[in-house]
Formats: sequence, C-alpha cells, structure tokens
Amino acid sequence: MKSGQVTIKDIAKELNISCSTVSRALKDFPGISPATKKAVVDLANKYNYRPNAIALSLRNQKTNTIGVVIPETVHFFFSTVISGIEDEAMSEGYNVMICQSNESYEREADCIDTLMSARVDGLLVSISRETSDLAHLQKVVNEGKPLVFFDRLVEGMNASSVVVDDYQGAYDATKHLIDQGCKHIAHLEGPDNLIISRKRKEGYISALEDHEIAIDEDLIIECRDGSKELAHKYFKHLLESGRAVDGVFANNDMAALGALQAARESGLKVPADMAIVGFSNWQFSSLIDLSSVEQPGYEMGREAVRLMFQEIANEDASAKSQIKILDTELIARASSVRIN
Amino acid sequence: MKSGQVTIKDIAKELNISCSTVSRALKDFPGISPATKKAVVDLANKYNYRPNAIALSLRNQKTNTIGVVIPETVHFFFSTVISGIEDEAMSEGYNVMICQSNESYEREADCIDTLMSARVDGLLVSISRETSDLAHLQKVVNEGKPLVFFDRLVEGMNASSVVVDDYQGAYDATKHLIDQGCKHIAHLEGPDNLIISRKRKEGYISALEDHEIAIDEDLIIECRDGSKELAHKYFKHLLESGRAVDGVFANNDMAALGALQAARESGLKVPADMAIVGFSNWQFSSLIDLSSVEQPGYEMGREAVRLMFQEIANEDASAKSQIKILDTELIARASSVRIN
DNA sequence: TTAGGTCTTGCAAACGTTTGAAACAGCCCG
DNA sequence: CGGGCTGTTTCAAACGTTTGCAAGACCTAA
Repeated sequence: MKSGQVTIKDIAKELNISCSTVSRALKDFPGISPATKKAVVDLANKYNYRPNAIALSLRNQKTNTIGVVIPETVHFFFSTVISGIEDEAMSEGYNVMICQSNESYEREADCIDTLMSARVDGLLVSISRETSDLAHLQKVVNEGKPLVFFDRLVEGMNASSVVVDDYQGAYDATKHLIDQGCKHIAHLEGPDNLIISRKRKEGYISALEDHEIAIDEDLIIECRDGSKELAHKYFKHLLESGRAVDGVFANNDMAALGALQAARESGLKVPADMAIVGFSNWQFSSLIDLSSVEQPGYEMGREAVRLMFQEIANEDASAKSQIKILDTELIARASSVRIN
Repeated sequence: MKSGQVTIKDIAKELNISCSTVSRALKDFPGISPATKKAVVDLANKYNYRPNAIALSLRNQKTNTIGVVIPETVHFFFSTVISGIEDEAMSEGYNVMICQSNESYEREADCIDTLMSARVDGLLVSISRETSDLAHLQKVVNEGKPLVFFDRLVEGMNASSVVVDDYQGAYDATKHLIDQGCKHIAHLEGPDNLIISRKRKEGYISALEDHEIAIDEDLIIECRDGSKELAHKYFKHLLESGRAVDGVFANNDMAALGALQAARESGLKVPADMAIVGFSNWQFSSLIDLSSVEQPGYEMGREAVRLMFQEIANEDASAKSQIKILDTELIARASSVRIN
C-alpha cells in the first residue's frame, strides 16, 4: 500500500492465505472455495488490483509488445501507418513501442538495440534512408525474432514485407493522363537509389509503351529531394525550353505541387493545358484538388502486424519472407480531369 | 542458446562461474580479476548479450518507460508532439508506449489500464473529446503515478499540464489583422465546450477591445466541427448578407481555408479585400500561403516529458500541478499581409 | 603456526506471477 | 480404525538480474 500498485502478495497477506490461492482465485481456477474466491475478488476490486505485466512477461517469456522503428512520426503517411499498427495490435492485446530513427543509421541501430533489450515479441521496421549495412537487422533475424519490413522494401533478407504497389500506382496515374488526352507526359522522378522511385518510373514507362507513346528522355526529370522548390525550378526550365508538354506525373505530391505552380505562372490552364498527377495523396492534396495516388497507410500498418502475428504463431515455420503488396488507388481530381 | 537471447546465466554456465560474477564483470564492479572480466566480456560480445530490460524492471521497480495516451496519431499537430516526446524520452534512456484513444472515453480508460498494467513510470495524456468523467485518471494520481496533461487542459485535478497560449495566439492574430487595416473582423469560432476554443475567442475579443473596435456578435460564427465545408457555408452566408467584413480570424486552419475559398468565390481579393488568419499552422498552410498561428507541438512534447521527469525525481514533492504555457508564433503569409 | 589482511568469488534473497506437486482437512465406507 | 477419496490450500521453483554478506584462497607479519 505504501507506494506503488497492489500486488497479489499484498492481497495474500491481508487475507492470510498464500499467493497461489490468490492467483488461482483471480483466474477462476477450479479448486478454490467460493468463500475464498469472493474475498479475494472483492479485495482486488477494492484496491484496484492490476496484474503486473512486467512480472508476467518475465515468467511467460513473452511481453505482448511489438516494437516499431520508423523514420519519422511527423509525416502524414507514416502516422497513418502507426495508427493502423496501433489499432490492430491493440485488438489482439498487444502494446506498441515506437522509436523514430530520424532517417539516421546510427539511431536506427540504437532503436533496434533498445527494443531487443525490451524483449519485444517482434519488430516492425521501415528502414532509414541512410541504412545500407544490414548487420543490425540480420542479428535480429538470427536470434529468431520475428521481423517485418513495411513501406521500404529491403532486399536480401529473410523477412516478410508489406509494400505498396508503386509500379501499378504509377501505371494507373500515367494511363489516366493518357486517357485525358495527354500526348506529351513528363515525369518528375525521385531519387533512384530508392526502390520506390524506380518502380514508379517503371510504371510510367510501361504505361506509355503500352499506349504506343514514345519515351522521351528529355521529359524525365530527376528531383532528388522531391521538394516543391526543385520541382518548380526544373519544370519551369522545361516549359521555357519550348518543348511540348501537356501532362505530368510526379513521384510525389510535393513535386507535383511545384510543377502545378510553375505551370500556372507560365500562364497555362490546369488541367486544360497541363494535367497533373502526384503520388501519395497527402492531406493537402485534397485541399488543392491535386490528383494523386492513394497509398493505403492504415491498411499497411494492420497488415504488417498481421504478418508479424503469423510469424509469432508459426514459430520458425515458412510464414517468413512473404511479400504482401497492397493496391493503390488513383484519386482523380480537378488537376487532371478534363471535363468534356 | 536454443531459442531467445543470451542471458547472464548462459554465460555463467559456459564459463563455470556464478551469475553474480558475470553481472559484476559486465558492470565494471571492483573486485573482479582481469582474467575473469575479459572472459566474460568477450563471451558477452560474441553472443551479442543484451541485458533483459524486463528482468531489470522487475527488480528495480522501474520500467524506464513512459505511457502516452493521445486522441489520434494521424493529426499533424499530435504527430509533432509525439516526435518531441520520443526525442526527449530517448535522450534520457526512456522508452515510449503509445495508445490512441480515438477520441473515445471507453478506449481511453482501456489505454490507461493497459499502461498501468505495463507499470510505466509515468503517464502523458491528452484527453479525448468525449471524456468528462475523470475517475480513471484520478485513480492514476491516487496511486502516486506521475501524470502530465498536454494540449488539452483538464481542470480540477492535481496534475501538471503543458498547454499552448491560445489566448495570446488569438490576440496576436487579431491584432495583426487590425494592423493590416482591417476594420470588420469576423471570427469563426470552435466548439465552446473546448477550453481552447473559448480562450481563442477571448483573445480575439480582447484584441478588438484594446484597439477600440466594437464587438459585433453577428461577425462571430460558430463552426462546431471546424470543417472546411461548414466554414465555407457559414462564411458565404455572411458575405451574402451584405455585411461589411474585411478580415477573418478562424479557430483553425481548415476553417480558415473554407473562408478563403468562399471569399474567392464571391470575387473578393485576398488579402486586399479580405485578410485571413487561421490557427495551428498545419502543413498545408504554408503551401497555400495561409497565415496562421504556429503551435509548438514538438516543444510541447519535450516539455511534457521534462515535467514528468521532474515528478518522477521529486517523488511526492511540490513539482505537481504546475501549468506550463508555451508561446505561439504568428506566421504571417500572403493571405493576410497587405503589401503597401 | 596462526591471526589478520587482501583479493576474488559464490550464496541467497528479492522483484510479482504461475503452476505442478505435495500436503492437509474432512468425510465415507468397509 | 484406517484406507481412500474429495476439496482446498500451500510449497517451491522458475523467469533474469542485482547486491549485501559470507566464504574461500592465498599471503604476510608476528
């Protein structure tokens, strides 16, 4: 009673019985007299007894906690994923411990270490942009701890992943532009060391090829940091070069916005003269009527947790190394839909 | 070696020494022979030994974990707060366990229960909109667990809080509009059961009074849900009523955006005919050049954690029940700055 | 030789919980 | 009266770690 919460011991002492009896009474085990049971339950309620999860974890060698390592929580997409993780985990009685790596390799390794120390039952990881050495993750797998990657695909490791179908999303976006009558579609490309950027570019190219539009390398512009400013600058250059362009598919919404502003400044009507589609469907996109490709973040979070539970359940079985690809959805808005 | 991670016992067994010796060797305790120490440390490294935080928690009656209950993680402001909590906690070697209440009272109580079971060292709570009964929180305080509220102020409980100076932020925003030459400033008011809405309204009124502008009740419009749609509708009504309006201070950015669109649709020039300021400085606000009042979410997270550490350290001292008020900052952008 | 010292190591208890096995009480029946 | 049964309760060990105390080995000085 002095400091912290009430324990089974406190109850046992007050009732002059043993801990075992209290424990069994609380768990409805057979072989406890009704009188004892009632006394125990009443006292437990009175003192607001809550089982000590720490003690349980130690005994059961299971913490009912999953660890999440994420580049940053302040990011619309990632916070959506967290929400999905949170909900799915909670529905199965699991807790969630979150560490943000801030896109730093060192801090990512730190996070993993902390979570392993905390003996989480499994790890959900979206690796930082900086990470190329996978030793810290390999250790996790070697020790038999379930590990699931999400969003950012990691190649060459025996672990499951949940990713979004970037290729198809890009294909759909580009096809949509073609359907709207665009003949000269530019692509604002992301950093090509990221798999997702490459996939999106591939989708763009495939869509053009399938509709017999020649690929024009001059219309593919790399915007390494995906910022509005860079996209604005490069796209303006392109427009001023006098090349025919009537559509843009951007690697992300921020870049799309840069292109949109550049187009307007050049006196072009959107979408009549220039149709624009971004990627990710950030929150602001709906506000400025920018077409985009929706990534199912919430669903990704839930799916990642589900994969983890599979691995936890199947022990060392073959549930490992699955890749779950989630569908995207094209959200066509005023920036690309030409009303005929 | 069989399943999980290596323990002190495993090392002790392999070296044929006692656990105590291993423990002391790893912690650089005096009185361990160099030879033994080296053997232990080498083996620990080889097997990638990590202390079992669960066992430590049990022994030390301290988990080095803080629990966070938050209405939702998918919200720019809250995710910023989480980021601050995360960083500050990590820098002190603490872990963070997050539960989202989804603005539901029942789920909030659940979260608290789970976190108390997990024996977190302290609780950071932003209460759900639904919550009015405080019994579940009172229990926490009664059991002597440090509790700090953030963002949403809770009255009548012996616990510290970190909040933003809504009054001053609103005052500054309104004064800024006055400085820009606005004479008839409307206010899109938030739900008045929330303290923050009331404070913002008070700031608005005070600023007008201090500058000898009469309060016109017709220019104060309640937008309960703070949505763009509602704000748009009500503000359009106001404009069509023919009343003189040349400025708006909105309870949040989304409502400000609704007003902005309504004004443009009515053929008004922003900011020349209508100057607009929102509140919260959401991510999209910078993209559409909407003036707003920045709330220091990251700082709020860090400050909340700091207050908690104070309470943890001071045991039952008087660190409790402080209220920390953080300053806001007016971000003036093109929606309100009239270039003369 | 032995008392006392130093250096190194081990024992055991504690944190809160669960659980197989053992122990005790009371009762019936032969 | 004692064997066996049922119903209820307790004991003890285990999970991984730390730490006060005790103990062993070895050495030195009286």
